[in-house]
Amino acid sequence: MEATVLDARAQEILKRIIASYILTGEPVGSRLIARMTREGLSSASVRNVMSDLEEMGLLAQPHTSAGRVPTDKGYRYYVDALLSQEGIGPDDRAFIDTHLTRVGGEFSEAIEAVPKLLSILTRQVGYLLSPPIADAVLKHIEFVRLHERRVLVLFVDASEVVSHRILDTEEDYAAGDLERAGRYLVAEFAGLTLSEIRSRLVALMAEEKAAFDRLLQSAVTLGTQYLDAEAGERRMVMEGTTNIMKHPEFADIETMRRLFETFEERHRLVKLLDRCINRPGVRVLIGSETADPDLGSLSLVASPYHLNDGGTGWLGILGPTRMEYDRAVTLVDYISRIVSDLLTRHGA
Amino acid sequence: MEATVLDARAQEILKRIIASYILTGEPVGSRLIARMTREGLSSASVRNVMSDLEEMGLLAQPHTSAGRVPTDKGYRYYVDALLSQEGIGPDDRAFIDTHLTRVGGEFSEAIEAVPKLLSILTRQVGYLLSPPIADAVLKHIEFVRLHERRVLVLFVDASEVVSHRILDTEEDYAAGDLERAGRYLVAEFAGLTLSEIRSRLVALMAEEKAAFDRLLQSAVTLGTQYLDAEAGERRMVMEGTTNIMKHPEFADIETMRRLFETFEERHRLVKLLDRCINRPGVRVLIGSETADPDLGSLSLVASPYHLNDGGTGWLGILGPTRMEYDRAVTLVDYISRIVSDLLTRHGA
DNA sequence: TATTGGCACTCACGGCGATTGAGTGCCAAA
DNA sequence: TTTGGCACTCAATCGCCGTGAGTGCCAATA
Repeated sequence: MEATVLDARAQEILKRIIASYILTGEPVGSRLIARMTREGLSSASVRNVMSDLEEMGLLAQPHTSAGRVPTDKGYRYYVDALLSQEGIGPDDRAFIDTHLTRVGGEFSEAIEAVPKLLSILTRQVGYLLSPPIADAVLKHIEFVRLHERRVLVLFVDASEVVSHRILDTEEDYAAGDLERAGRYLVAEFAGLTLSEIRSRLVALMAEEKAAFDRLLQSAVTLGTQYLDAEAGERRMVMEGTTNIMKHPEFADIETMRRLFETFEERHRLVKLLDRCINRPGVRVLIGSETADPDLGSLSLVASPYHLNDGGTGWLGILGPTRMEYDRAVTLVDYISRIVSDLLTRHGA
Repeated sequence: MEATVLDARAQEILKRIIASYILTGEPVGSRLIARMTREGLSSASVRNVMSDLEEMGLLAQPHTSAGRVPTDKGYRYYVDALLSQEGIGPDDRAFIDTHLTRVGGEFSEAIEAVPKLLSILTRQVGYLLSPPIADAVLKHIEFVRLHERRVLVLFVDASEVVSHRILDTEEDYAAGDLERAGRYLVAEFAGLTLSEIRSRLVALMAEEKAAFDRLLQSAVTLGTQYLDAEAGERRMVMEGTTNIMKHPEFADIETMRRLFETFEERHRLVKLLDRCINRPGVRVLIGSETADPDLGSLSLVASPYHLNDGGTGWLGILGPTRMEYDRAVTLVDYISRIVSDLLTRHGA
């Protein structure tokens, strides 16, 4: 891809066009821009520039006699080079702070509250994806006998995220054995991530000793069975999906339906986020850049956040390509910082 | 409300009209019905009957020169008196059986699988509402110290439904105390429902003894704190909400949006179900009968199901008033039986 | 050489009127 | 009581036309 270079005037005009289109949703004509521009340029001059921008693929015309509309590439240039970077406003900041401090450092609260907050502030779809379980650090684990060959596993990670799962076991473990197995795992592995623990357990299974020590054996068997079951689990919470319906560009009911079906299959979104490189700061995927046809003309704004144990999750918003990128980026950035703060400070 | 009485011919005609309307969604004219009727009635005769039915409030005309459409009252009569009651077909039965036996007696699986199954079979919104926690019977409870003044409560009921919750406590309990408190509660109250336990605990608090026995005191405090927090909790799972969009009667995007917002506030639905009297068999609420304006022209088909411990939940479907009531009722009835079977047999 | 005023051209959109056809209500005859 | 016939209604569809926002291009201008 060749780098697109624009002179100052072209930048100014592109910025105005996109700003206006984001605001109104109407194709933008040359007259409107000509009037807005400070030193009075004529509409004809603006037209020339617009024609150039169209040739570069940054703008498009819905039909011959209409104004111009930004393309995905146009938005991309706008996001990369033209964002105002004004920083968060005091109202938004206050709103976010009060709502998030109320959550405290509780992950189970955050996972509901953050998407809701994002969706209210941006009027788009807000989401939060939990870190992969494999990165969670063991704080507490225990096994409870439900009845013969059914065992409940209770797991707490270093950030006090709690989860449980029922296992159907091969063997019938006694309550006492289960209790000891749990204690053993905590004593031995607390502070390690689940994926680390998993490889240690596999190593232990290979050792001869394990074949004879009953405690060790049951701990290893139960532990690996649990970790295998839980391996790929991640939680994805979305809020405000109905906001999408408010946007006129989705008036067509069939597109809408497919969109909502995509929302229900969360793993699509998860895949998308997994493709994002994990470095701090907000990432923006615009329309076709998502490379998911069913996400159609949606853009994704995403920022990583961190837990105590170094696990990384994602949060952000999802909305039509025509969105207020500056506001979206600012808010997602700020919220991800606050969330990381809250969740790491706690219990540290 | 006076009982509506119809002669055989009127019944026949009403049934055909509704059947046809359910099939096509188009207003039904007299000619069509005249041709379908076995002994060749003329369209004029049918018109006379239709006119009567309209006067009784069972049919309506969208406009003067259109065919007739069933009213809510018309559907009501149809559901009460005219359903075919054919019983479930072998294909559906096989499909349900394979999908539900795979679930086994696991409630946590059922709560996802049943709504999905219902939505696939009926192409409507399928839902399942868990029984009120207050009716759950204690099988196992334990407390885990996370750190100072934060306690994790793990609860398992007689049907092996597991739930957990984090409490911020007034006091800082030692790990050993918590363990003993859990054991005490299980020993003392296993087999009772949570609401029973709650009143016993309240009684205990009043006794003088409680003031001096430390074990008793912490068990009572933690127990009541947990029960208070958990009191009203119920889970409502819905699946296939996008199916609603397929129905032409919801072409208007604004109605649709409000509908989806209602889906997100699940408690509305829960309230509706709570109003249903708990006796076996399927209940049908048609359109305005739901008395919820935002549910607009939706009908609700609901059937109770039962757990081991006598707790009662609800499952069923939600769709436009124009739905195949016979099929819906048959399927919901059958599935609720199977679900009750699976969930009560297990661990009995 | 860059800018601008002018002009012809394009085309989506909204309003209007005519046409169509499915369906009704009513009445008089069977 | 049923039915054939007839006048009437009215939503929906189509084609037509005027309107206006917007463009592209060109020749004049600074």
